[in-house]
Amino acid sequence: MEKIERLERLYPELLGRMGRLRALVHEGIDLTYNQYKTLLTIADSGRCSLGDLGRELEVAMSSASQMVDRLVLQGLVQREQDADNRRQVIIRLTPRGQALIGELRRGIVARYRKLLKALDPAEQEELVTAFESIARILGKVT
Amino acid sequence: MEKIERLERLYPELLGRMGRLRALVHEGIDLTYNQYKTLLTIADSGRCSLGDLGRELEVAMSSASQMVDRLVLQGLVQREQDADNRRQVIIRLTPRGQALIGELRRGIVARYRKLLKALDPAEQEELVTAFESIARILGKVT
DNA sequence: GGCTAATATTTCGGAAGGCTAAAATTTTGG
DNA sequence: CCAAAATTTTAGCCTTCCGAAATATTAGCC
Repeated sequence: MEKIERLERLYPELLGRMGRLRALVHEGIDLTYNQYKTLLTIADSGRCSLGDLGRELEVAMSSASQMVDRLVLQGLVQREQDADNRRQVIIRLTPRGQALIGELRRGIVARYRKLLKALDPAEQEELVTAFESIARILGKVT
Repeated sequence: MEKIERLERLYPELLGRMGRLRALVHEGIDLTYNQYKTLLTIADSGRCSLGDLGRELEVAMSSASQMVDRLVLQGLVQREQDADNRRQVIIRLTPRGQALIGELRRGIVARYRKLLKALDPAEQEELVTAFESIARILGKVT
């Protein structure tokens, strides 16, 4: 079968498998994946506006605003007014949010490690290399 | 950086890129991706029960039932009573559903082809090979 | 045969997350 | 100074998920 047809067949299955791995690795975590990803994004930027966050997460600003609501409710994120431009809101992690994200990441790394131990080293290498290929090549397409 | 830490960094980005490619390829399609995937699953099995569908899609049966509701509403899927076991429901595509899924798949292949034309042939090959590696290796983990 | 388990589905209530459109506020440009 | 632009928030709606309760059918056992 031709390359592209193989891809079309493969893609839904692949998304499923990757989603399952993600779920395994996030198991026991008391945040949805979207909330985790939002927290990560805020952590990476240090401080950001809602507009930044929406762009980064690729959702409408109104969606980002609601997501921040949910995280504020959990005490992980805080809103502040920007003194220079009072239209803007500055979003940053609370100390508790910072502590949590560090802890979660360590746990996630540990769970990846445990899961991949089932594979022999050559396969582990192949897997990570394949991930890196895809990230690099898809970067050119999208 | 160690392999696993690279993976932990990479994974959210990768999911994002793959989701974006999926969105590009499904652009203009008048079904959500979940609805498309459900239709595909039903098409592949020919006929199935709700239990089968839930297992295949990895969602609760109640979710599968609601999804079927939405597809029935669009005239793409039909429910029948199984004469042998009247507790069961047989789900299958309507002729319209069959026609649609064929049409959509052709369109999707065409869109993959168009998008990947931006890459040189070696990269295309690398991409598809990487997808296949991941599907194969993750099959052992999950 | 008749009562009880187990099986298969549907329905209900509730939460997350997404969207658009409209409202509110502040800044900026003419 | 006033209109337009920028930034968020709010409100209303949709899809999707789940678990628990309700319903219907079948299977097993005495």
